Amino acid sequence: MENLYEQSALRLLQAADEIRARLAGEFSAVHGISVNEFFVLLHLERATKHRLPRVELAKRMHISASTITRMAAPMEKIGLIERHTDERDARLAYMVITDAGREKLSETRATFAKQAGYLFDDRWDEATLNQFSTELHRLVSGSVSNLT
Amino acid sequence: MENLYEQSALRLLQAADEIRARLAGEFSAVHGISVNEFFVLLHLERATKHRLPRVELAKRMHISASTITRMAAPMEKIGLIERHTDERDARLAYMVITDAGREKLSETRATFAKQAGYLFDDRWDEATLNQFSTELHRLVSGSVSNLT
DNA sequence: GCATAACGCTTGCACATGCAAGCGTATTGG
DNA sequence: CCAATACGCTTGCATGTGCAAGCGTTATGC
Repeated sequence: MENLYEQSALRLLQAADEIRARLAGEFSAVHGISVNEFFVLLHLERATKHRLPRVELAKRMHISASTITRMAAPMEKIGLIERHTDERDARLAYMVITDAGREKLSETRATFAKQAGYLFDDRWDEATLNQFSTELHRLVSGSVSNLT
Repeated sequence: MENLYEQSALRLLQAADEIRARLAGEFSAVHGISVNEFFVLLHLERATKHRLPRVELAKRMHISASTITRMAAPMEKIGLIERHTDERDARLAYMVITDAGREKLSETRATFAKQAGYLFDDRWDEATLNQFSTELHRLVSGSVSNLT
């Protein structure tokens, strides 16, 4: 590999694919939601007032607005989120996480944490992991999507 | 964030989403291929004899065999890969990268390297980046999918 | 040897997703 | 004010993807 940036980016993508594939399987089997639905809940819980306009959530998740529209329907149906309108601007349709959504998120995060443990083999020492996490943070800190 | 594994995995996924989204846009606009097609070419070029059975490639890319079948058709049509049969085992259908595929891969890797540079802001010092890359390697080294 | 199982690939179906167009609402410029 | 533009959301269409079933080939166990 000639270029160290290239090598690192490649490894980053592969590591992410790996954990995403594992998460998809277990989320679907254990919690009945997709990885993207998990991220919706996570973004909403951490947003100001626990709500976001659809377009803003789309930007943060790097997906299209139409996908957000279509993900929202079933999540509302099973009560994980609600749709709220803005008093000042009738164009805005906020997505708001419900108590049931928080409960689901909490359960799912336990699975997430477990899989993260597997990924890191539960054997990274804290200093190394801290350093690694800090470097990852440097990669995402400039992004609107940063959750951490 | 309570759990450092959890935090790191989250940042990893977000960083990967970010670069994947950028790559998708530029690959499509400049080279006319998808990120997954790029990975197909990369896996094939680095495989023994520059070829892989469909099932093996599917495993390495964390996607299903049916997706590989469907990706192969248009890539054969435009001459990036060829289909070879195995003399001993008629079940196997190798995907083989062609010279045109290598050419396309080479052009696309230049774009990849450029985007990787943006991701790392072209400002990471070599020691830090080396360390970071080594830690990423630790995450993927046990995987069949490792390309680096 | 032959029946059974395992394997590799493809296909039908359902679902997820992006793009572009369309609709209604808010903002801007004169 | 009002026309033109921008914005947020939804929908039709095309495409990408996984799962399960099916087909042909190879391996296994008796």
